[in-house]
Amino acid sequence: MIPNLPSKTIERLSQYRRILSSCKEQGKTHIYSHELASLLNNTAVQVRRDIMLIGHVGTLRKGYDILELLNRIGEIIDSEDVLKVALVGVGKLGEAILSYFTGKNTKIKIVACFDVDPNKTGKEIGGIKCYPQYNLKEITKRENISIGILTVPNNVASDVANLLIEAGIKGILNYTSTHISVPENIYLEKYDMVTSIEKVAYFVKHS
Amino acid sequence: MIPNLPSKTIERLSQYRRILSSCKEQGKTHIYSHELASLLNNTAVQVRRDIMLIGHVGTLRKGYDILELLNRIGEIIDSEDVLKVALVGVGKLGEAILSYFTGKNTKIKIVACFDVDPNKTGKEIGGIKCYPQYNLKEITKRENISIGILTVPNNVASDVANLLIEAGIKGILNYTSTHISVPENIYLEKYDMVTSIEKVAYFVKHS
DNA sequence: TAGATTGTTAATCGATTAACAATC
DNA sequence: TAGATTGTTAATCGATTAACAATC
Repeated sequence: MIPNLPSKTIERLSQYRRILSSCKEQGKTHIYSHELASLLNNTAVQVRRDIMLIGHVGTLRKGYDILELLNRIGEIIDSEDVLKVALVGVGKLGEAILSYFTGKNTKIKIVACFDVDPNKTGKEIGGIKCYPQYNLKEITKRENISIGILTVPNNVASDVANLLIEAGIKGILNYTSTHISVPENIYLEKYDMVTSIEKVAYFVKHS
Repeated sequence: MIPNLPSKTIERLSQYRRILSSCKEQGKTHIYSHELASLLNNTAVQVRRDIMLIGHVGTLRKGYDILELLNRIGEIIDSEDVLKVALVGVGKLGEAILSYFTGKNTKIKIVACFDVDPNKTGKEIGGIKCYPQYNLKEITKRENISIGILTVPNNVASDVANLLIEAGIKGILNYTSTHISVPENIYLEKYDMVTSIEKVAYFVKHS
């Protein structure tokens, strides 16, 4: 049974999982909430609460069983079948994502990338086949891709997003600084690097 | 006078500014809250509230004066002097940031980047001088750099963060998936790409 | 005036933290 | 037992949204 979880808890589960995996590799079998918390700059209470929300229980003496907890987190955030992802726009950021993400999650797989530059299309980039962008809709549909990552230039972001939506995509991760609008059955996540830097600058200035 | 603003408002001010700039370039002189909202996928009320918080006032007939609003936002989020930034780790992500950010904000300037690879050091990358990483502390101090962007491999993230802190940096933007901990007078912002994708995947699965 | 807009307070919603009972 | 831990509710904090007065 999968409970309805707050957005922030989902983010932390993703982080817990990676920490737990590396603990497991170091041979640890159990972990206390305060240990997990200190590896993540958050509090033991929050860790316990998140773990409570996903319905896992620990033991008073030894804390949480790492293997069990990993499995439970997997049940929650992984999909049963592999979720296919397409990345559009193989500039530097696109390439960085392609090479960085590959292999990080066995249930989420970037299966195609697209670009307009004929020097890129036809090759494999970071191990992923690069297709010409005019085939975007066709291939996305055919491959049943459900998530699109947008790393195209700002001025084409909306058009590309619309193509992805027409092709039946269910979620978009938008790295451009263009704001796109999507129908409400489509999940949209945006990240803007310039805003991040400006935010850091603001709080640096005010401290 | 600069009021104390919520973190989310700061993020939106950064976004408003870019939208407003492009409106200005198109020759618009005034904008209504609902127009600004629809360009950003948020609500007119929130726009008005944010603008209220920074102490700007609009007119009932014409909405907000774009130029005035731009100036006011600048007063709030820009620093008086140029804020210097260093980027450490010139991989693909680092390069993407260097070339993308340059010129986006006149008050925040990436003045140096660092890498361990001798093929990169000594050159300019995206217009920014690349120094050998063993000079990190010395140059950061000398140049009075106040923000560090971390795009190094995970395994050296903590060490590099500590060097930056020793060199007197005031804020860190951490793009690695390593969690670093900093003294509380240092502002830390983290972005993790894998978490973002996993989050999109979760909500796609649950819709 | 009627309609569209801004400005602002109060209510609601969501997320974190405090408090503490239960247990080994 | 004393001390350390988990699990959970209630309180608090922060952010968004609803409601509406004021104005052109």
